[in-house]
This record gives sequence, structure tokens and C-alpha cells, in this order.
Amino acid sequence: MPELPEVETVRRGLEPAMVGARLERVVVRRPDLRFPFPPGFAERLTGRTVEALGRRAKYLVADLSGGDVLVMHLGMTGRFTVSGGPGGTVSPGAFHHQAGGDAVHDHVVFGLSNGHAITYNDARRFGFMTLVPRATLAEHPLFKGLGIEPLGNALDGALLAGLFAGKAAPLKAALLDQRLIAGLGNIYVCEALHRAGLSPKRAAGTLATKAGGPTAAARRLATVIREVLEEAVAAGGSSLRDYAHTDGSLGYFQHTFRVYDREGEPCPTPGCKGVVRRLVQSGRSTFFCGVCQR
DNA sequence: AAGAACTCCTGTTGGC
DNA sequence: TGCCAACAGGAGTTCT
Repeated sequence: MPELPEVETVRRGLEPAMVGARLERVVVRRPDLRFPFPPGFAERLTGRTVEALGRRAKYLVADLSGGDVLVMHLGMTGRFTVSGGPGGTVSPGAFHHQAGGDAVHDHVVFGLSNGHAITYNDARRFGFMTLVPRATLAEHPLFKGLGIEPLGNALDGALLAGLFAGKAAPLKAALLDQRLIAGLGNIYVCEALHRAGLSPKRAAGTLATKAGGPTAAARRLATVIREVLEEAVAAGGSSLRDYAHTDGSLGYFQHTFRVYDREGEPCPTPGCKGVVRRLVQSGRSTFFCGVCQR
């Protein structure tokens, strides 16, 4: 799925179209995405006003009048497109299902009181939406176990060392674990590890000292995680196969990848004579330089 | 209990 | 050109 920078970019695209508007019409074209929609999903949304649109980890969280929260996850291929609006024209396909092409994956459409239509398209249907009472959101199974926000103030070397102390799992797996840090995915983990000069295979626990404090590596990693995410947000995320902004434009951070999807290319670290290699860790690709990442 | 493997689904890509 | 295998940014569930 889109990782944190992509979800944040989508949030920023949806916010001006959604917040303050009432959901006048909700079209749901199939009973499920990754999970079934909750009972009465469209009916429970209709008539509600979107009071705020936030993000937690890779989830979009829309606060609705009446006390419920609409939780949305983009999975791997989920995409929101905004059309219409004051003085604009709603794309013809929004409320009339198109028979062919990409539009067969237009699964949900929100018609808003300000004239905007927001279409959710998701070919692989790894995304999902659900409704949760706001008061119980923190206790919801999807949210209860989530780790810290990597762009929040809490993330530093000491916190990282605390999270990783005693862990035998490789750094790659530990960074992907949403229960520790929430929002990183395959791309930004690969990029952060390269920037920090740390091997994805190294045991996570080696970033803590015997006393549980941060090593220099832990401090470095905390710094570059923040750095790579901030740069990616500023670039509007990374567009590979499936990701686009809510207006259809693309992010451009993929042009700054140092290792991701660059197998066989020379390592970009100044002075390093290594070559970017690919290895599979827990079933997914890791890109790294075996020379400068130790 | 931690860590790894498997699973959901469809579209694209690269090799022959 | 066609065919087929490998692969894709996630994460809940199930295994060892």
C-alpha cells in the first residue's frame, strides 16, 4: 500500500474536499473489499458531516457528526479521486458504473453537499473501510496495538533502542512491524536503512546497549527515518505502479530512491564501491548495499 | 512468545 | 505475438 507519506498526501488532497461537507449520497458497489463493509454502511454514513480528516499510521480517519469515525485503509492499490466541487463537474463515471477498464474497480463513491464526488478505486481490494464509534477507536483491534508515529516527537535513538532491545528479528522486519513504529513500509524501510548505513539483516537488538540505551546506530537510524519520511511527504509520496494523488497527479519521491528497485546499480553512497543487491526477507524484497550497510 | 510463512486479489512485467 | 511465472507499496491469521 501506500506508506505513510502517500497516505498523508492523500489526506491532504481529500481534506479540502471533504471537511465541512455532508455525505449526501454513498454508493457501495460490492459487499466487501478486504473485509465486508459493516452492516448498513452506506445508510449510516448518509447525512453525516465530515468534521475532520486525520491520519494514524497508514489509516485515514474521518470524524463524522454523530460520533462515528470512518476508518479507511488503502491496502496496496487503493486510490481516491476527487472530482466536481463548487463550479466543477463531477466526472461522468462517478455515479454511473462504467462497464470496462479501470472503472470496474470503482467500489465506493461519496457524493458530498459541496458538489464533490470522491471515488475509491482498488484493483486488488486489499484496502478496506469501516465505521467505529469515536469513543472506542483507541481500543479497536486495528488501532490498539499500533506503535508510535515516526514523524511525532517521540521518535529518537533512545526510543528506538527501547523498542528494539532484546529483539533477534532483523532490522528490516522490526521496522516493518506496525506494533513498534506505525507507518513505515517496504520502500521507506529500505531507504532508511541505506541512509543509516545499517544492514537489513542485522538483529534489531544490536541497536541497544547492554543497559538498554541507544547506540550511535540507533540515533542515526531515528534521524534518517524522520528525514526520509519528511522528504517523501514534501515530494507528494512515491508513485510506482498504483499510487496517485487525489487529483490524478503523481508523487515524485521515487526519483530519489537510493536503493529501492535499483538492484544491480552502483551504490549511491559517496566513495562506496558496492552494488545494490536484492534479497528476500519474510517474503518481500529488500534492497541494500552489502558494502556500506553493516 | 516471537518470528516467519501464508493468505487475500488482480494487474503488470519480464523472459522465453 | 502469446504464454507463464514472478512480483507488487500491507497486514491479519496461522504455523513453528
